[in-house]
Amino acid sequence: MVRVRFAPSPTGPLHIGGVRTCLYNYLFAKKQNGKLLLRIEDTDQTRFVPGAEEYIIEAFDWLGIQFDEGVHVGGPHAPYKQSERMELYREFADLLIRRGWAYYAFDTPQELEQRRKEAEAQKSTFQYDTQTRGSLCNSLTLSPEEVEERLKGDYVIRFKHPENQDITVNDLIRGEVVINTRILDDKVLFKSDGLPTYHLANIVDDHLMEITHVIRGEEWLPSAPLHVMLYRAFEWEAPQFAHLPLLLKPDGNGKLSKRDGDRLGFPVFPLEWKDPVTQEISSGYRESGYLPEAVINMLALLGWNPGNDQEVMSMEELIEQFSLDKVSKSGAKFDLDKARWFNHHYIQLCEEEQLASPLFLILKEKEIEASEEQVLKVISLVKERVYFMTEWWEQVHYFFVAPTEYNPDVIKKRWKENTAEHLQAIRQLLLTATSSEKEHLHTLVTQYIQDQQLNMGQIMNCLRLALVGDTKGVDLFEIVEFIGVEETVRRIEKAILEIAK
RNA sequence: GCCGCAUUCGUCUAGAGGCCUAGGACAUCAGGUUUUCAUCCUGAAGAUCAGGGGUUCGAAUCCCCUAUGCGGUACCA
Repeated sequence: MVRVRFAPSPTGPLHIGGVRTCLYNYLFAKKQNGKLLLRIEDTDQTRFVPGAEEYIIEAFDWLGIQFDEGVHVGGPHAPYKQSERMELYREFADLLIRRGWAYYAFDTPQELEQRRKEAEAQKSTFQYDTQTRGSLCNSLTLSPEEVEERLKGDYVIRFKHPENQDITVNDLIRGEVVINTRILDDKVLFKSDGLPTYHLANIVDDHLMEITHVIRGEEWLPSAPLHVMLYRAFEWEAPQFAHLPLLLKPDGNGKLSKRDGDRLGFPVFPLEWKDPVTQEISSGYRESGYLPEAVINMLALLGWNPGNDQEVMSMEELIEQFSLDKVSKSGAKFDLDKARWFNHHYIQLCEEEQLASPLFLILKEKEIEASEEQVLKVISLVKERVYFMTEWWEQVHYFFVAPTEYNPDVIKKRWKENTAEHLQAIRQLLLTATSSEKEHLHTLVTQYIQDQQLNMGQIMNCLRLALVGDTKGVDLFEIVEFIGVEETVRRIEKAILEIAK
């Protein structure tokens, strides 16, 4: 049985790269009929941010990624939050000490910092490792009595790498990665504050929770050898590893960061986030008008493809097609245009009813009365020109309110001496209309244009300017039919008056 | 600095030694549809496969070197 996990730290809003990592875990699990768990890794109390955990849960809920076990849904391996599992980790650290795979270290952070500075001054680097630990202050160099005494104060527990040993990490995406223990440092497993570090807690929990595949970001690849050693030290079977390529910023290289989003005008987070300390707001995909299906599809294809030309895929299709060996090895630049295209595409796939609620909300806000039938009609008319769910009002406003200003460029270009005269005539003509059907009205107006031997575009554009305020929008007679002859006449009168000024 | 990973059109990518005069999508440009703006349709342009050496009858695909980019190098995750 495949069991995978997504294990974020609640240090702020979930980055879109993290969302993709979780998506791949989800697709992999579903494809294999396995389970996906959500575990919160909050072993660093100094970085805890209130609301972050709730944010993560809400984000995946919006995106349609369900967990089989986790902080919010429970499960046989509860608790799923590391801060609630604290007493557990100490015994595993002790086990490693007993087995000679770890040792106590008493060097203070200041002392270590000093060593680093000295090394830097000599253009070299300091690392707590197989070569230096013999000259440092730890249970390997101190007498048992001294160790006993020092254990009463602050200390950490460090992993004891074997000397000069090649460690092979078998990565499902990258193949074999070999690293020698000589260049690895003796990582702290247990901090002086009595809490485990990521490395210890992560391995212990993955084992206890019976994780079979660890699918995580590439930034973890350098510490994968340590994790492999940890499994060996515990004499546990290690899970399979797969390190995903990074999500890069659209311009230049480098990891996509929050700043890039702000700078280039696209969200880096699934949901809007307000920093509890600075009150600073970061935009989210949901609030920016993206459909969750579009975000999922776009994200899935950033670093993975089904091996054919298919690009539009539902969650079900993604699950069906997903496999880790189709994941690419190099980082993918985020492409705003492609994201926009996906969103437009998914909006077209929606029924009018599914798109209506944001428009209802806006109309209510503006205190405009409109029936459901009217709203659905308008949506069906403008749908194909909408790219984001935030654009409804700018696409439909002229169905509900008369223009208050008229595009000066259009006036300059189209509004001639006799335009007012002709519009007056058309106004009169419309008043004689026997039906408010668009075909009938259309015939009336085109008939007039022909009779007067006028230029079609000339009159139509001015009429549009009067009704919409610009040369934009759907079929003119759809608009006339919707707002009615009475309102059309009113807008013509208003336009003639205003533009004459 | 050291260690690791990567490198095919502007971008995401297809490609598993001959199917590659390198395919698709987004973006771009040009036409078409339309009373406007969009949508939509058609087409074009766009990559000497980072560079250099090998291996081979044959290499984008295998090996080596170099360059560049990225990641890591915390009592963060």
